[in-house]
This record gives sequence, C-alpha cells and structure tokens, in this order.
Amino acid sequence: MFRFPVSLGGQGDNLKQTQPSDEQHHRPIMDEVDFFRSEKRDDQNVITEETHRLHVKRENSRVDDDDDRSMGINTGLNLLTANTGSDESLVDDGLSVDMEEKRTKIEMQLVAVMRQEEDHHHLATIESKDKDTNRHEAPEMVPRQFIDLGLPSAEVSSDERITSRSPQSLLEDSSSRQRAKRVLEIEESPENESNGWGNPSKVSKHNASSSNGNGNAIDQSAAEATMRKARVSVRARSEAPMLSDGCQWRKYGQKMAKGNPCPRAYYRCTMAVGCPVRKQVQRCADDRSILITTYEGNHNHPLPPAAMYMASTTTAAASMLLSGSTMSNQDGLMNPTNLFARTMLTCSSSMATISASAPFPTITLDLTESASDVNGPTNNNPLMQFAQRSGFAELNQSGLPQMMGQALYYNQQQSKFSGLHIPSQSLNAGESVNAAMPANPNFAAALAAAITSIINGSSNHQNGSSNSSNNNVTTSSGDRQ
DNA sequence: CGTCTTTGACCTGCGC
DNA sequence: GCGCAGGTCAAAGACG
Repeated sequence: MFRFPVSLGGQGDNLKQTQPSDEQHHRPIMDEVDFFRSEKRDDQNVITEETHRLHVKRENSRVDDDDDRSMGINTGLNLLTANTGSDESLVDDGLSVDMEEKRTKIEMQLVAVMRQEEDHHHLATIESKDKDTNRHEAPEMVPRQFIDLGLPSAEVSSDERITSRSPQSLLEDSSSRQRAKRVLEIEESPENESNGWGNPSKVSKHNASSSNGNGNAIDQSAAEATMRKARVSVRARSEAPMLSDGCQWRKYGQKMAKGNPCPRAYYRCTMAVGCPVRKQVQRCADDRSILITTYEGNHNHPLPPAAMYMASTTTAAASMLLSGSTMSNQDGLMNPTNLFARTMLTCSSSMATISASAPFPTITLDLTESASDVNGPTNNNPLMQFAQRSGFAELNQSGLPQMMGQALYYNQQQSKFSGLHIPSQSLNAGESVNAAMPANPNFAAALAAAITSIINGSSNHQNGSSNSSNNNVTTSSGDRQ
C-alpha cells in the first residue's frame, strides 16, 4: 500500500508565491511544468529516503492551510490562482527553475512508482491493496493517456459500450439523440477527431455527408457525441483574472456577452501545438467576485504528472456526476473508479442538481460555497474535502490515493472511463449537472479541465492510433486554422 | 525580435 | 430574410 506522506504545506505554497523569480515569467517547458506544490525539502526527503512512498504535495493557493499538514492526501496539482493581471497565458509558476526541475523529476518518479504499483494490482480488488508498497522506482514519462480517459478505442467498439450500459441507458430520448446526432457529424470528420471544442458551425456542414441513414451508428455514437460536447464549468470566487489549472493558456479573443457587463475571455491551451482544449472565463454578472471558467475539449498532449491524480479524481467525479445510478453493476463494482464514484455519489448526490439550460452537457462545479461548514476546520485539502464529503472520510491517508491510482490504472488499461458509459438519458445534451463542491477554486479549475478532457477524450480514442500519434493531430480547433 | 494580448471584423447558428 | 449573439480570426500594438 502506498503511503502518502503529508506535505500539505500551505506555508510552502505561500512561500513560493512570495518567491521572486525571473523564471516565473518564463513560459515553462511543458515537461517541466510544475503542478505540485511541494516544498523542496519534502520532495527530496520523500524520494531519497522513502523511495517507495509517494509524496504528493497538495496545491493550495491559500495561506491558512497549516492544518492541512495533518492530512495525508494531496491533489498533486499546483493550482494557484492566477494573478497575472493581464490574463496572460500562464502555467503554475512561483518556482525557480531548479525547483521545478527537481520537482518534475520527483513527479515523474512518483508517477512511475504509482503506475508500476498499479501494474501489479490493477486486477485486484481494492480491498487487496493493503499489501506491500515497496515498488521499484523507474522514472518514466507519463503517457498522455492518463488524462485521455475518453471513449474506448476503436477496438472497444461502441457496441461494447452500449451493451455495458444499463438497459435503461438504451432508451434514448429523441431530443438528446437529435442533439447528439448533430455533434456526431463533427466526430466523423477527420479534422475534428481531435477537436473537442466542437465548432457548432461545422456541425451543420457535416450533416449532409453523414446522414447516411445508419441509425445504429448514430445511436452508438450519440452518447459519445454528447459527452464529447460536454463542458465543465467552475464557479469559484476569485479576484484573480483567471484560475490557474496547470495548463498554459493563450487568450485569443474577448467578447462582451449579452446580459453581463463583464467580458468573456476565450483561451486556448498552448501546452501543445494544436491542442483543441479551450476555455472561457467570465465573471458572474450577479456577483463579480465569482469567476466562471468553462472548459471544453480534450488535451492532445501529456499533462503534467501531477495531473495523474486529477485524472483519477475527475474520473470519479465525472463518473459520479454523469453516470449516476445508471452505471451497470459490472462497471460500478469492478471499476475502482466507479466504486469510488459510487461511494461518493451516495453521499454527495444531494449536492447535484440538473438543469436543462446548457446547450451541451455541462458539469458545473460550484465552489462558491464555504467548505468550512462541511469539512471542519482542519481540512482544507480540496481533494479530501471532496472525498470526505462524499463519504471517504473513513479512508486513511493511503487509502484514497491508492484507490484513485487504481482507478486511474483501470482507465488507462481499459480505455474505459465510466463516464463514457453515460447513458444518453442519464445526461442528455442540454442537461447540466451541477455539483456544489466546497473546495479550492484552483483545484476545481483543474478538476474541471480534467473532467472535460476525460469526457471529451473520447475523440482521441475513436481513432485507435490517435493516442500514440499526437503529432498527427492537426490544428483543427479553429474554424479557419 | 519573438511572443502575447488586444480588439475590431468576420463567420455562423438561431430565433423571429 | 434579417438581426442578434456567440465564437473566432488576425492585424496591430505592447511587452520582455
């Protein structure tokens, strides 16, 4: 069993934030992006003295998180509230190059250890995870698939997905099918295979070409299409112009939205050339202290190792939010992710609401509520907050990450994310799942990003080779690019 | 000088 | 068909 030494150094976070560094203003190399918020001493100690341990430093932009040191879980993301002042494209910074390099190495090692751990246990049940944790340490690059938990690959056909769904899921309502059908046209277009953004304008363009009367194909892909169009929105209070979610973003447009005096900013992921992921940032018209960040699309590049944990978490979260009780027993019981999600679902379903206002399925993480009333005064770790609130409070420090890692591995191996089994009636297009989560806004931002990636990652999986051919992904996110 | 932001123009979908 | 709104592009300027 992995142990997760506690290093929830809010002070460390604070320290980094206050550390002046020229490198902070440099756009980091992707591989060196630091998503962990950990103190140098802690990381080194963990790796050199306890190589078998995974040390994941929680991210936290707040300064009053000393109590979190008592917690044993870490989101693994260095998610700071961006405060660039000019909506500059950003990535988590606040660290010197040396620290970033060291931490990157550490992260790599941690991920490698975790993955190897999962290699030995991925078929075991979660209960069997309380075994040895001493695993060889072999630094290796994190495959991009960790976040690409989208639809099964071509080998895992849509039929399989459908059969794995509950019988109810096969009953699609006409509206969702219509909407999904529209989106489907995009999917079938090669240029959109990597485009999770789904330009509506292209939908109609491809309608004719794909209206071949193949109802089955449409049905099978309807849910996929719906999911691919899914967006993840985060509502969080932040004075910063944009939440830092661990990715680099470049602003490509700004528009005044009707009914909102605050402009809406459009960002595009620049961590990799041609990454179709985009996000919109806008302040709430009613309460301008609330920052609404909407993510759409799936990354076509490796995300920082720290996001491994995010992937696991978001897998569970998305599974919880999207698949709900319609998950098949097979998926729900055998998939650790779903098990995690199910557990959370049972306890947090009260936080979820459904609306039909969104044009596409939207997961809204409402983080505007205070977390203190739910989690108590000693836990500001967003992940643990989420877990605790979702019924995982009884997990020990190592239990949760282990489960998450297990879920992650499962998803990696199976290319089968429970969210992918979202029955169409479970989350029709136009529905919005709203989960009020008291958590760190930055965590939520990353969470949303990962959820979006997961949900929309199906596009990459549709092409069986897409995962290993990132370079083939063209810059098709734009209409005229 | 290269990169990024700004911002007006353009494109598209949708409702009337 | 027209107008509106959302989304995107790309030239120009700013910045390091």
